[in-house]
Amino acid sequence: MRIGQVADELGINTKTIRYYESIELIPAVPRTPAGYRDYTDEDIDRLEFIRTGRRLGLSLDEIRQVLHLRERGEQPCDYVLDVVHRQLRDIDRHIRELAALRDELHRLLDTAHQPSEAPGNPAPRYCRLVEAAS
Amino acid sequence: MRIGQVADELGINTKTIRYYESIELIPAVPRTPAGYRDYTDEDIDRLEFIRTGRRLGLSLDEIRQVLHLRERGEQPCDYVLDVVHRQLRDIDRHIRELAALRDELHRLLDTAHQPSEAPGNPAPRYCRLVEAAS
DNA sequence: GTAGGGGTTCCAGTTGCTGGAAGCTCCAGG
DNA sequence: CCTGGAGCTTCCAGCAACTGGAACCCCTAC
Repeated sequence: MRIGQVADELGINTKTIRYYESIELIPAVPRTPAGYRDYTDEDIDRLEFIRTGRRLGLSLDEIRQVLHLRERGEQPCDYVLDVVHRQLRDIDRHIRELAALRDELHRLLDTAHQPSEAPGNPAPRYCRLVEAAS
Repeated sequence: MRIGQVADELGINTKTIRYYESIELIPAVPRTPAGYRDYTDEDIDRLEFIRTGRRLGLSLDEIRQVLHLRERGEQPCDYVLDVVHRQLRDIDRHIRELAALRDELHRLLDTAHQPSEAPGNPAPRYCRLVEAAS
Protein backbone atom coordinates (compact mmCIF):
# COMPACT_ATOMS: atom_id res chain seq x y z
CA MET A 1 0.00 0.00 0.00
CA ARG A 2 1.37 3.39 -0.96
CA ILE A 3 1.88 6.28 1.37
CA GLY A 4 -1.04 8.33 0.14
CA GLN A 5 -3.55 5.60 0.79
CA VAL A 6 -2.10 4.93 4.24
CA ALA A 7 -2.33 8.62 5.01
CA ASP A 8 -5.94 8.75 3.84
CA GLU A 9 -6.99 5.72 5.87
CA LEU A 10 -5.36 6.95 9.05
CA GLY A 11 -6.11 10.61 8.54
CA ILE A 12 -2.46 11.62 8.74
CA ASN A 13 -0.41 13.71 6.38
CA THR A 14 2.03 11.88 4.12
CA LYS A 15 4.65 14.34 5.30
CA THR A 16 4.05 13.21 8.84
CA ILE A 17 4.62 9.59 7.94
CA ARG A 18 7.89 10.41 6.20
CA TYR A 19 8.84 12.53 9.17
CA TYR A 20 8.24 9.60 11.51
CA GLU A 21 10.50 7.50 9.33
CA SER A 22 13.17 10.20 9.28
CA ILE A 23 13.32 10.29 13.07
CA GLU A 24 13.31 6.49 13.13
CA LEU A 25 10.05 6.22 14.96
CA ILE A 26 8.95 3.77 12.31
CA PRO A 27 11.33 1.61 10.30
CA ALA A 28 12.08 2.33 6.68
CA VAL A 29 9.65 0.19 4.72
CA PRO A 30 10.60 -1.60 1.49
CA ARG A 31 10.16 0.18 -1.81
CA THR A 32 8.46 -0.74 -5.06
CA PRO A 33 10.65 -0.88 -8.17
CA ALA A 34 9.62 2.73 -8.80
CA GLY A 35 10.97 3.75 -5.41
CA TYR A 36 7.60 4.20 -3.75
CA ARG A 37 7.21 3.23 -0.10
CA ASP A 38 5.16 0.06 0.26
CA TYR A 39 3.35 -0.38 3.57
CA THR A 40 2.04 -3.62 5.06
CA ASP A 41 -0.83 -4.03 7.51
CA GLU A 42 1.70 -4.31 10.31
CA ASP A 43 3.19 -0.95 9.40
CA ILE A 44 -0.28 0.50 9.49
CA ASP A 45 -0.90 -1.01 12.92
CA ARG A 46 2.23 0.68 14.13
CA LEU A 47 1.18 4.01 12.70
CA GLU A 48 -2.27 3.65 14.19
CA PHE A 49 -0.68 2.89 17.53
CA ILE A 50 1.37 6.06 17.23
CA ARG A 51 -1.67 8.08 16.26
CA THR A 52 -3.60 6.80 19.26
CA GLY A 53 -0.68 7.47 21.56
CA ARG A 54 -0.49 11.03 20.25
CA ARG A 55 -4.21 11.44 20.76
CA LEU A 56 -3.75 10.31 24.35
CA GLY A 57 -1.17 13.00 24.79
CA LEU A 58 2.00 10.91 24.69
CA SER A 59 4.96 12.63 23.11
CA LEU A 60 6.73 11.00 20.21
CA ASP A 61 9.57 10.25 22.56
CA GLU A 62 7.28 8.51 25.02
CA ILE A 63 5.78 6.52 22.18
CA ARG A 64 9.28 5.60 21.12
CA GLN A 65 9.99 4.32 24.63
CA VAL A 66 6.90 2.16 24.55
CA LEU A 67 7.84 0.74 21.18
CA HIS A 68 11.38 0.02 22.36
CA LEU A 69 10.18 -1.65 25.54
CA ARG A 70 7.94 -3.78 23.46
CA GLU A 71 10.75 -4.73 21.11
CA ARG A 72 12.83 -5.82 24.08
CA GLY A 73 9.98 -8.10 25.09
CA GLU A 74 9.05 -6.10 28.18
CA GLN A 75 5.55 -5.13 29.10
CA PRO A 76 5.32 -1.41 28.59
CA CYS A 77 2.01 -1.05 30.38
CA ASP A 78 3.57 0.07 33.67
CA TYR A 79 5.48 2.73 31.82
CA VAL A 80 2.34 3.78 30.00
CA LEU A 81 0.47 3.90 33.30
CA ASP A 82 3.06 6.28 34.67
CA VAL A 83 2.82 8.48 31.63
CA VAL A 84 -0.96 8.46 31.76
CA HIS A 85 -0.99 9.41 35.42
CA ARG A 86 1.41 12.25 34.80
CA GLN A 87 -0.64 13.28 31.81
CA LEU A 88 -3.81 13.40 33.92
CA ARG A 89 -2.12 15.63 36.44
CA ASP A 90 -0.91 17.95 33.69
CA ILE A 91 -4.32 18.06 32.07
CA ASP A 92 -6.02 19.00 35.31
CA ARG A 93 -3.55 21.77 35.88
CA HIS A 94 -3.91 22.94 32.30
CA ILE A 95 -7.70 23.02 32.56
CA ARG A 96 -7.48 25.04 35.77
CA GLU A 97 -5.13 27.53 34.14
CA LEU A 98 -7.30 27.86 31.08
CA ALA A 99 -10.40 28.38 33.21
CA ALA A 100 -8.63 31.12 35.15
CA LEU A 101 -7.57 32.73 31.89
CA ARG A 102 -11.10 32.50 30.56
CA ASP A 103 -12.46 34.22 33.65
CA GLU A 104 -9.87 36.92 33.31
CA LEU A 105 -10.78 37.50 29.69
CA HIS A 106 -14.45 37.70 30.62
CA ARG A 107 -13.65 40.30 33.25
CA LEU A 108 -11.65 42.12 30.60
CA LEU A 109 -14.64 42.19 28.26
CA ASP A 110 -16.74 43.59 31.07
CA THR A 111 -14.37 46.49 31.46
CA ALA A 112 -14.62 47.03 27.71
CA HIS A 113 -18.19 48.15 28.28
CA GLN A 114 -17.16 50.67 30.88
CA PRO A 115 -16.60 54.26 29.78
CA SER A 116 -13.01 54.44 28.62
CA GLU A 117 -12.15 57.69 30.32
CA ALA A 118 -13.48 57.41 33.80
CA PRO A 119 -12.32 60.32 35.94
CA GLY A 120 -9.02 59.50 37.55
CA ASN A 121 -8.06 56.82 35.05
CA PRO A 122 -4.73 57.47 33.41
CA ALA A 123 -4.72 57.76 29.63
CA PRO A 124 -3.87 54.38 28.14
CA ARG A 125 -0.49 54.07 26.55
CA TYR A 126 -1.20 51.22 24.17
CA CYS A 127 -4.59 49.68 24.75
CA ARG A 128 -6.62 50.13 27.83
CA LEU A 129 -7.91 46.58 27.56
CA VAL A 130 -4.54 45.02 27.85
CA GLU A 131 -3.33 47.52 30.40
CA ALA A 132 -6.36 46.80 32.56
CA ALA A 133 -5.10 43.22 32.80
CA SER A 134 -1.68 44.10 34.19
CA MET B 1 18.95 50.03 33.22
CA ARG B 2 20.79 46.94 32.03
CA ILE B 3 19.18 43.85 30.61
CA GLY B 4 19.68 41.67 33.66
CA GLN B 5 17.86 44.05 35.96
CA VAL B 6 15.01 44.45 33.49
CA ALA B 7 14.73 40.69 33.23
CA ASP B 8 14.67 40.34 37.00
CA GLU B 9 12.01 42.98 37.48
CA LEU B 10 9.74 41.57 34.81
CA GLY B 11 10.49 37.93 35.49
CA ILE B 12 11.62 37.29 31.92
CA ASN B 13 14.80 35.72 30.67
CA THR B 14 17.46 38.03 29.23
CA LYS B 15 17.53 35.72 26.24
CA THR B 16 13.87 36.39 25.69
CA ILE B 17 14.37 40.13 25.66
CA ARG B 18 17.19 39.85 23.12
CA TYR B 19 15.01 37.52 21.11
CA TYR B 20 12.21 40.09 21.05
CA GLU B 21 14.69 42.63 19.78
CA SER B 22 15.97 40.25 17.13
CA ILE B 23 12.48 39.76 15.71
CA GLU B 24 11.91 43.52 15.95
CA LEU B 25 9.07 43.24 18.39
CA ILE B 26 10.88 45.83 20.48
CA PRO B 27 13.23 48.44 19.04
CA ALA B 28 16.97 48.18 19.48
CA VAL B 29 17.71 50.26 22.56
CA PRO B 30 20.79 52.51 22.84
CA ARG B 31 23.99 51.07 24.26
CA THR B 32 26.33 52.19 26.97
CA PRO B 33 29.93 52.94 25.92
CA ALA B 34 30.74 49.36 26.87
CA GLY B 35 28.13 48.06 24.45
CA TYR B 36 25.55 47.07 27.05
CA ARG B 37 21.88 47.59 26.27
CA ASP B 38 20.42 50.45 28.27
CA TYR B 39 16.68 50.35 28.90
CA THR B 40 14.40 53.23 29.80
CA ASP B 41 11.14 53.06 31.70
CA GLU B 42 9.28 53.29 28.43
CA ASP B 43 11.07 50.22 27.12
CA ILE B 44 10.08 48.42 30.27
CA ASP B 45 6.45 49.45 29.80
CA ARG B 46 6.55 47.98 26.35
CA LEU B 47 8.02 44.74 27.61
CA GLU B 48 5.45 44.57 30.36
CA PHE B 49 2.73 45.12 27.80
CA ILE B 50 4.12 42.23 25.80
CA ARG B 51 4.31 40.02 28.85
CA THR B 52 0.69 40.75 29.73
CA GLY B 53 -0.43 40.12 26.18
CA ARG B 54 1.35 36.79 26.21
CA ARG B 55 -0.27 35.92 29.51
CA LEU B 56 -3.63 36.69 27.93
CA GLY B 57 -2.83 34.24 25.19
CA LEU B 58 -1.98 36.66 22.38
CA SER B 59 0.69 35.44 20.02
CA LEU B 60 3.75 37.57 19.44
CA ASP B 61 2.36 38.36 16.04
CA GLU B 62 -0.92 39.57 17.46
CA ILE B 63 0.97 41.69 19.95
CA ARG B 64 2.98 43.08 17.09
CA GLN B 65 -0.25 44.05 15.32
CA VAL B 66 -1.48 45.88 18.38
CA LEU B 67 1.79 47.75 18.73
CA HIS B 68 1.75 48.71 15.07
CA LEU B 69 -1.86 49.89 15.23
CA ARG B 70 -0.93 51.99 18.17
CA GLU B 71 2.05 53.49 16.39
CA ARG B 72 -0.18 54.49 13.51
CA GLY B 73 -2.36 56.31 15.99
CA GLU B 74 -5.30 53.90 15.69
CA GLN B 75 -7.16 52.52 18.61
CA PRO B 76 -6.26 48.86 18.77
CA CYS B 77 -8.97 47.97 21.24
CA ASP B 78 -11.36 46.69 18.58
CA TYR B 79 -8.66 44.45 17.25
CA VAL B 80 -7.84 43.25 20.74
CA LEU B 81 -11.52 42.62 21.38
CA ASP B 82 -11.65 40.42 18.30
CA VAL B 83 -8.58 38.52 19.41
CA VAL B 84 -9.95 38.10 22.91
CA HIS B 85 -13.28 36.81 21.63
CA ARG B 86 -11.53 34.33 19.37
CA GLN B 87 -9.26 33.38 22.23
CA LEU B 88 -12.26 32.70 24.47
CA ARG B 89 -13.79 30.44 21.86
CA ASP B 90 -10.53 28.56 21.48
CA ILE B 91 -10.10 28.19 25.21
CA ASP B 92 -13.59 26.78 25.64
CA ARG B 93 -12.98 24.27 22.90
CA HIS B 94 -9.59 23.42 24.34
CA ILE B 95 -11.06 22.85 27.79
CA ARG B 96 -13.76 20.62 26.35
CA GLU B 97 -11.17 18.58 24.48
CA LEU B 98 -8.97 18.25 27.52
CA ALA B 99 -11.93 17.18 29.65
CA ALA B 100 -12.83 14.54 27.08
CA LEU B 101 -9.25 13.33 27.04
CA ARG B 102 -9.19 13.23 30.82
CA ASP B 103 -12.32 11.11 30.90
CA GLU B 104 -10.84 8.81 28.32
CA LEU B 105 -7.66 8.41 30.34
CA HIS B 106 -9.71 7.67 33.44
CA ARG B 107 -11.60 4.97 31.57
CA LEU B 108 -8.26 3.67 30.40
CA LEU B 109 -7.00 3.39 33.95
CA ASP B 110 -10.17 1.50 34.86
CA THR B 111 -9.45 -1.07 32.19
CA ALA B 112 -5.96 -1.34 33.60
CA HIS B 113 -7.50 -3.00 36.63
CA GLN B 114 -9.32 -5.53 34.53
CA PRO B 115 -7.69 -8.92 33.95
CA SER B 116 -5.44 -8.50 30.96
CA GLU B 117 -6.37 -11.71 29.22
CA ALA B 118 -10.12 -11.90 29.34
CA PRO B 119 -11.42 -14.76 27.22
CA GLY B 120 -11.99 -13.61 23.71
CA ASN B 121 -9.65 -10.62 23.91
CA PRO B 122 -6.96 -10.69 21.30
CA ALA B 123 -3.40 -10.74 22.52
CA PRO B 124 -2.10 -7.18 22.54
CA ARG B 125 0.48 -6.30 19.97
CA TYR B 126 2.16 -3.43 21.77
CA CYS B 127 0.36 -2.42 24.88
CA ARG B 128 -3.18 -3.34 25.71
CA LEU B 129 -3.72 0.02 27.38
CA VAL B 130 -3.07 2.00 24.29
CA GLU B 131 -4.80 -0.48 22.05
CA ALA B 132 -7.90 -0.32 24.22
CA ALA B 133 -8.11 3.35 23.37
CA SER B 134 -8.21 2.87 19.63
C1' DG C 1 2.30 12.83 -26.54
C1' DT C 2 0.76 15.06 -22.88
C1' DA C 3 -1.83 16.18 -18.76
C1' DG C 4 -2.73 14.81 -14.21
C1' DG C 5 -2.05 12.95 -9.91
C1' DG C 6 0.58 10.45 -7.49
C1' DG C 7 5.37 9.70 -5.55
C1' DT C 8 10.57 11.07 -4.31
C1' DT C 9 14.33 14.10 -1.99
C1' DC C 10 16.03 17.98 0.42
C1' DC C 11 15.77 22.42 2.49
C1' DA C 12 13.61 25.66 5.19
C1' DG C 13 10.13 27.60 8.14
C1' DT C 14 6.83 27.48 11.91
C1' DT C 15 6.36 29.35 17.62
C1' DG C 16 8.65 31.13 21.41
C1' DC C 17 12.06 30.75 23.24
C1' DT C 18 16.53 28.44 25.52
C1' DG C 19 21.32 26.60 25.92
C1' DG C 20 26.09 26.86 25.02
C1' DA C 21 30.58 28.66 23.52
C1' DA C 22 33.86 32.23 23.17
C1' DG C 23 34.98 36.54 24.37
C1' DC C 24 34.45 41.48 26.44
C1' DT C 25 33.60 44.70 30.69
C1' DC C 26 33.30 46.03 35.18
C1' DC C 27 34.06 45.96 40.08
C1' DA C 28 35.78 44.32 44.54
C1' DG C 29 39.36 42.10 47.26
C1' DG C 30 44.13 40.88 48.17
C1' DC D 1 48.47 45.73 39.93
C1' DC D 2 46.41 41.39 39.43
C1' DT D 3 42.81 38.23 39.62
C1' DG D 4 38.19 36.25 40.06
C1' DG D 5 33.67 36.30 39.10
C1' DA D 6 29.39 38.17 37.63
C1' DG D 7 27.25 40.08 33.92
C1' DC D 8 27.21 41.44 29.29
C1' DT D 9 28.06 40.64 24.05
C1' DT D 10 27.48 37.75 19.63
C1' DC D 11 26.43 33.79 17.03
C1' DC D 12 25.00 29.12 16.35
C1' DA D 13 22.05 25.40 17.29
C1' DG D 14 18.23 22.99 19.09
C1' DC D 15 13.67 22.01 21.09
C1' DA D 16 8.35 19.57 19.27
C1' DA D 17 5.99 18.03 15.72
C1' DC D 18 5.27 18.81 11.89
C1' DT D 19 4.35 21.49 7.22
C1' DG D 20 5.34 23.88 2.81
C1' DG D 21 7.79 24.36 -1.38
C1' DA D 22 10.90 23.31 -5.21
C1' DA D 23 12.49 20.27 -8.50
C1' DC D 24 12.13 16.04 -10.26
C1' DC D 25 10.41 10.96 -11.27
C1' DC D 26 6.61 7.45 -12.31
C1' DC D 27 2.37 5.75 -14.01
C1' DT D 28 -2.05 5.89 -16.22
C1' DA D 29 -5.65 7.71 -19.19
C1' DC D 30 -7.08 10.09 -23.06
